[in-house]
Amino acid sequence: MKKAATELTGVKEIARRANVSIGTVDRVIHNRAGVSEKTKQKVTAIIEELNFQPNKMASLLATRKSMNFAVLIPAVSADTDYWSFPLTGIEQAAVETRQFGVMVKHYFYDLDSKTSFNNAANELLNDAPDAVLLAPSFVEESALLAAKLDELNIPLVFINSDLADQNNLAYIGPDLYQSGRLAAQLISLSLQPQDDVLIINISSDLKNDHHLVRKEHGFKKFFEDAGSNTKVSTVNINETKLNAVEESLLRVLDTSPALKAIFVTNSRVNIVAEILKNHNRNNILLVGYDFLKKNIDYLVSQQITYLICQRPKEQGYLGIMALYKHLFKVSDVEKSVYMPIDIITRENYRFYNS
Amino acid sequence: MKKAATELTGVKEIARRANVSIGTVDRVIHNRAGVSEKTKQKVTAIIEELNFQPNKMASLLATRKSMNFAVLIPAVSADTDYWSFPLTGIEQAAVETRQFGVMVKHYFYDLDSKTSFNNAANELLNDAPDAVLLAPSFVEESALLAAKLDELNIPLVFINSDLADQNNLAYIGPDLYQSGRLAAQLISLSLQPQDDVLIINISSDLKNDHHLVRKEHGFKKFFEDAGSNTKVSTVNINETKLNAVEESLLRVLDTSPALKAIFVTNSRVNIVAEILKNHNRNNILLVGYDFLKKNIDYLVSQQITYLICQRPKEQGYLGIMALYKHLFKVSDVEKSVYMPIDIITRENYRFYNS
DNA sequence: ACAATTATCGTGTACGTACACAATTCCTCT
DNA sequence: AGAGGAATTGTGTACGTACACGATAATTGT
Repeated sequence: MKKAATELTGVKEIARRANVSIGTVDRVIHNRAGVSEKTKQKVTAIIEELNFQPNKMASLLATRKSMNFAVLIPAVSADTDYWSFPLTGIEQAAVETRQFGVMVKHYFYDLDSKTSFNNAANELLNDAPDAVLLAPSFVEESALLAAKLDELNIPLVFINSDLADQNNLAYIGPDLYQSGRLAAQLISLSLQPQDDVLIINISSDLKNDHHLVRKEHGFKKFFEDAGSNTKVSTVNINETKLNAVEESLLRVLDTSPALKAIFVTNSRVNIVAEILKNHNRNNILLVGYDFLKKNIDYLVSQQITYLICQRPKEQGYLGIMALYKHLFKVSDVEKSVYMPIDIITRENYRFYNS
Repeated sequence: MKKAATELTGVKEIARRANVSIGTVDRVIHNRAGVSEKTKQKVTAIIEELNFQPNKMASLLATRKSMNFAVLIPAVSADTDYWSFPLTGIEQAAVETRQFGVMVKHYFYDLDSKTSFNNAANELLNDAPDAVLLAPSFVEESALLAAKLDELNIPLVFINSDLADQNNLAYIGPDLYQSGRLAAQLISLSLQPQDDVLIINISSDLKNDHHLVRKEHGFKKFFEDAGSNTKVSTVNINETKLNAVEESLLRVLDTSPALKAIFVTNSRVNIVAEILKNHNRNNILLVGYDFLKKNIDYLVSQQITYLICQRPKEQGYLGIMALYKHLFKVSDVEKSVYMPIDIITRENYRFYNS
């Protein structure tokens, strides 16, 4: 480690070469007004020549800007700890950006209550943050919020699911259709010609759960494209309690002797796993979503074969980082960032996090 | 965006509260000599109380340290562009750390030539870098280099493969054994009881290629643990040309009517794919390694079913970052970081990079 | 008790950039 | 030509920390 050579660089050197003051150089760099065209040209030329990159640290230090980011996502519920993962990523990003003056404030809503969403959204608007990270679970309510933020010129990033036609800065999350296709491929690789397949949607409000529908669509399309004759049926269960699911499921199981594989379109796959286990149905290939404790347990016990996972932690992390990069002009931000679609099995789950 | 509130924080505030000068506070923070025990206690207490975190930017700015990092990895060969991925990650990290005064210099060696490794290593030592990132392909030569660096107190990070008993800062790379197990699981999920499986090691120097052996070991162990009766045989091919591989492979194929799946223990799986394609053997499940152009092509054409991949880009990125964090005391560095073991198929490869 | 040390502490300047304000130049118009 | 005003440019201070150096206080020795 050594001291940096007293490099001939920086605004000072540029000023020297251009025979102007550093104040003028500064004006050119931020193209603020008050510089004659001639000197502007001269300074710009030297900046180009030297390939000058402003020292971010000094710059940040001098401006000591401070930003408030607002994060509006579902609360971690007893039901599922899915949202703890994005939260972890968000907190990690918060730590890393804290020294640059970013303060992250959380607002939580209940996934079963649009009212709670609206309340949280209002509170958020009231605080007038500089940027917003949003998981738009409720389509209309979220669109309303997005419109207001757009009006206020507050940059907005979506995570976990997208909202069409919004004037948002970026979307970071999964491609749901494709993850359905992947599930279908994985299942098809274990299928014999005579086997049947079942899709299970478990949601108390399926109409609004565009998530599940998109995955189901991708799943079916795969078999279609493959020209397969496999019988793929769907069952919708609009209650999330074990008993309710059990009742519906058993009815299907009893009438489907050739059932070989089940695709559960969300993280509630552990409910299905438990039911299959209780009824000793170990010969069914079970595929579902998300790296949750309960799911991993069934992965280990081989009740679940594949979990599909879309890096929830990274979604939160990248969401905050996108806002940071945008507001601090670190770099441009991509409009859509689709997460890799990870396949988790009993043999690789241990290395998944880090 | 607003100015930071004139927060009561920073060395100045600490100094005020402790009734000392900021010079003294500075001495306590870096526990340099010249502070009485009493005031040291007092200042430390206040630092704790305020949960003071020094402003990294200001600190870096004031010290304006400059570091030279050396990277010693295989050159990207015509044979395989695998090493272009770690390189990309390294370059990305270089960009991000450049503003903190990190200069990354590359040294490349030829995977077929120990001499080239030694030459590059000598050149590197001659440049006396502040830190080294090394892909230790040649075990003994690398150990020698590691020892010298240790003596010079230059921190060293391994990527891609580990070297036992070295006094290195960290290892960042795959768990090879486990990736072999995963390949076995994937294959087993498509296997009928009567099917046979083949492992192919393609390497001109298998004795030294501990990589492949570890993967093979994991693969076999999986079937063993599962109590499977599947016949798993191995063929070693010590030439990497298509013709040579073809000859060996065809001999096996002819005598193995029940062969259902092949596991190629490295990225040369595309050679096998080509041969299978040329001989119209489309009913064989083929599993191999690495996200290379050639491999992806065969993944798309369904000659290859699964590719296992260990985030080579991240390995490079994290390697540089580990050195950066260590030398700039950003945070502690984990001794071993095992990459997630990713499964790539025709249905998710498009989202793998980003 | 006083000087000579040594231990402890405070001050000033620097890092590279941002920005407010002061200073200078350049026009315009009478 | 000179005043007035706008356009352009220069200067000084600040950001929070590091560190060299000078200043002060405590200790020792005579």
